[in-house]
Amino acid sequence: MSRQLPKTYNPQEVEEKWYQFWLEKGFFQVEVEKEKKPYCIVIPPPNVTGKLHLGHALNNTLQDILIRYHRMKGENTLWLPGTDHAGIATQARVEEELAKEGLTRYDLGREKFLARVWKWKEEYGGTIIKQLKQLGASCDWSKERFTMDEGCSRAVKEVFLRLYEKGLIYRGSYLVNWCPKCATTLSDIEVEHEESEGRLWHIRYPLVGGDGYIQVATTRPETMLGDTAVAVHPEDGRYRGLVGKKAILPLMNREIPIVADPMVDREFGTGAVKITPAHDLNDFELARRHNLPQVTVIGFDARMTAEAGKYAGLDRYEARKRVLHDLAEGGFLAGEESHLYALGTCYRCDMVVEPLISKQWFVRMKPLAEPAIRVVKEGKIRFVPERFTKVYLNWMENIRDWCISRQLWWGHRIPVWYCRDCQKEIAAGEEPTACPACGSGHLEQDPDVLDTWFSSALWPFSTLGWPEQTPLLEHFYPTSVLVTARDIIFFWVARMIFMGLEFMQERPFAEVLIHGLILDKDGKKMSKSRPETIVDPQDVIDEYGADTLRFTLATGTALGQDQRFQLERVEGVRNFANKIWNAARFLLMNLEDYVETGEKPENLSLPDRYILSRLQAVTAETGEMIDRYDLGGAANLLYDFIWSEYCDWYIEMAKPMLKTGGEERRRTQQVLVKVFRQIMVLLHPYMPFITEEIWQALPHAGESVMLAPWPEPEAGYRDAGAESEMQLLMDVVRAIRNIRAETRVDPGRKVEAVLLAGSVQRRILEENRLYLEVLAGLGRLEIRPEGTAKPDRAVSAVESGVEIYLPLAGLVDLAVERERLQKELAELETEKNRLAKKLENPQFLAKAPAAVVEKEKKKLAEVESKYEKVSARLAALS
RNA sequence: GGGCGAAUAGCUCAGGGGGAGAGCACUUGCCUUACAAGCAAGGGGUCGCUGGUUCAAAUCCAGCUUCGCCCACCA
Repeated sequence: MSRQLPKTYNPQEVEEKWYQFWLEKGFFQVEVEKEKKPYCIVIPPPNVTGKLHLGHALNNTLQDILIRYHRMKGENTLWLPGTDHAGIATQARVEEELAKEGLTRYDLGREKFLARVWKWKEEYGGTIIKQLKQLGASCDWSKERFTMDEGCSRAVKEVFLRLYEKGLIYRGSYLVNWCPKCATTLSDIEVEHEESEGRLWHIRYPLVGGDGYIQVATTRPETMLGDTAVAVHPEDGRYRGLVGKKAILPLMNREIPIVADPMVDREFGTGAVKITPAHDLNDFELARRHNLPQVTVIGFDARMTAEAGKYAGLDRYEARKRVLHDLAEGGFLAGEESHLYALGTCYRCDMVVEPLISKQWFVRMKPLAEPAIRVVKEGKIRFVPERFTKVYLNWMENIRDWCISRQLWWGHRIPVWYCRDCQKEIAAGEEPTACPACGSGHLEQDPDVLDTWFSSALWPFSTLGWPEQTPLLEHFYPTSVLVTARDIIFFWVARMIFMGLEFMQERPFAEVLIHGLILDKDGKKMSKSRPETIVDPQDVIDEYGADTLRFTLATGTALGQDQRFQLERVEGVRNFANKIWNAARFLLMNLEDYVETGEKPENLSLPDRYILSRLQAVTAETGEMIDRYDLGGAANLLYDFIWSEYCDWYIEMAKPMLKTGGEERRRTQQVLVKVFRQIMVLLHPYMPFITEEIWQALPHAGESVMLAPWPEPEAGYRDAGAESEMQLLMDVVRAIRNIRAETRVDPGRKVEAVLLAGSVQRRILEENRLYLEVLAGLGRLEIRPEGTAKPDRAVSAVESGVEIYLPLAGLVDLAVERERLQKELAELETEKNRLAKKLENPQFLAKAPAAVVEKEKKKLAEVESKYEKVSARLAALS
């Protein structure tokens, strides 16, 4: 940064330069230092296919703020980065590419297809990492990991085998969520439910051996083809005689039993339910209790199977139309009504999910969930904000087994082989050469891969070296805090907790920081279906700089709360960056003769003592706020301090001092630099680039602001007296400026002021008259004792006990002045009465804390004094 | 069906038992040698509604209204 700075800050010229500098110096890289306190965050690994969106930008900004802060505090700080292989997303991306060449993955075969995906990953997988770097993320890139790298893959195998041996992973035929489009199973949380208006059809099932029928209701009439029973509640008097009898399934002419089960809700519909074990979870479970057969009528392609008789081959929705038509024709349709119900759709492709019976791998959740519940209940893992604890517990306590097999090729292959001769199932880390049971060499590996979240669940320890007992793992596990959006609690946070407890016998992190989502300017989710709502953070970085984006996101909202992204706010922050830039320019323009003394500046002026005192308070508060994760609060505090206090008041008061030259100039330079340099340090976690640029340009010691020690408040500079004396000055200046503005005094014109005040205030005003003159634009300033003569033809005000008179020749309209004072007097009276009434209340005096009563008394005294003065002035004018 | 969040200035949002805040927008005046992406001075709010607790409620409690989100195996 040269001494000839442009008037506006240009982030493009600055940001890349400093990021390269940090990288080259290796400042992000960390070695284990046992004697130091470890601080570690593992990044929520973005998908390799990913491009930075605003959610990532927020998530990583928050992490980087915490990381930079703790690093500056001298902790052994590691931010461990990496990416996720993202099974379905990545595979789909490459399949799209193939489709353009007229090929499918089956044309290539598994091996060639996977080679192609790896190639794609090498070529395009680094986009998001590049973008994180642009954002300023201070990750230790030398430790970057990938969920399918060698180490992570080894961890996955190890975990699978251990859980398998413990009986916590099993294979079985159950009803699973099947996405016909992605052609794979999905776990329960990968199915999204959207409530929508549907229809409920009533169907009559004729009774066997008699007349009459039993009437059932369904939202999915096509599944009736696979019905194997009708169920009623055991205590439902209406059907008591029918339990044990049979009904005839219309269209299929199959006899099905009428069974009794408490699952049935007597209040709903007719109280009789058709049971389709192969296509409905409730029915599946009921059927198991009653040993009912399963008839699969819908296949993996979402078309009707051979079991569906004449409907075989039809798409499920086409079949619904035909079935309804045929039911109506046969006189079985008893009616229909509209009905609200939740349709399950695939979280990736929005296809309506089909529940199907299929042989899949599952993780037995109950034994794993139990300690994961305990660790949170005992407070060993703390959610911030606290309310997310309940969300987590509620899910964990009602958890079902986790379907982990996916019918994809891209992912961690299930480490299980089957013997073709004796069907033995062999779980092993390496491909076995022969079947341990029959010795056959005809072995075949399970074709499926694991749910991507299976490997992410191991992330906090697999990335640190597990299953090896590495020094990294030993030092940094458990990690300090996990930062993530609230929509990922179930997918990831919960699973890391139980895996961490199971394999490390220790929680994976002490705290979970949950942040909200980024919404568009209208408060709606940014959605791919409405591209006009999407803001690309890359565009924001390119136009406004990463610092601006970071600060905007960090100050956007309170924790855990969603925030709207508005360009007006970005511009406001850009202006803030520019403000800082110009403050730096001002300093540098006035430092040609600066000498860093390294000593505490002496003979401080009131503004010096004030700003140094405030700096201590702000320093302490910033740290406290970051410690309690009020990152937005700390940022706003710095914003206000820098803009309102340092720039608007201190710099303005420093100007006359700089002009005096000599000792006062040198002292002012010391304070200007000391405070501003510290501000750059405090702001660095939020705006790493501009603070580095400016810090480097200022007189400084050390290689980089990111290595500067986080400042401790210096008690010696705390000065409550200076703060209140300064307050008086500021109040008086503002009062004079107010009169000038209201009476339309030419801003360039120097005016005369007469101040009347008590001895204490008179001393303060007298000592600082230079500031009053400069800041209020006074040509002449008289400071007199209270009660002495005052100008008659003057506009007046009372502020902090000081009477202010501006004898503005030619501008004073006494009638206007009287009116103004009367209005003020009325307001004062209201306030006086309110306070007096409060202080007359014996209950208040008896029960309110003494400090509060004192405060109110003092307030009343002030209001009364002001009232008297305004009143007297008014009398003098009449 | 259950749970959670929000409701404060025209807009977007902080705050949170004892003086209603910020940014933007608005009004007025200023290109004052750091910054017009700026400076100075203003206007603007029964803090969603109804009760309760308290000496004191925008803040705590209960209920209600509106909006949003999440969870759920009533077909």
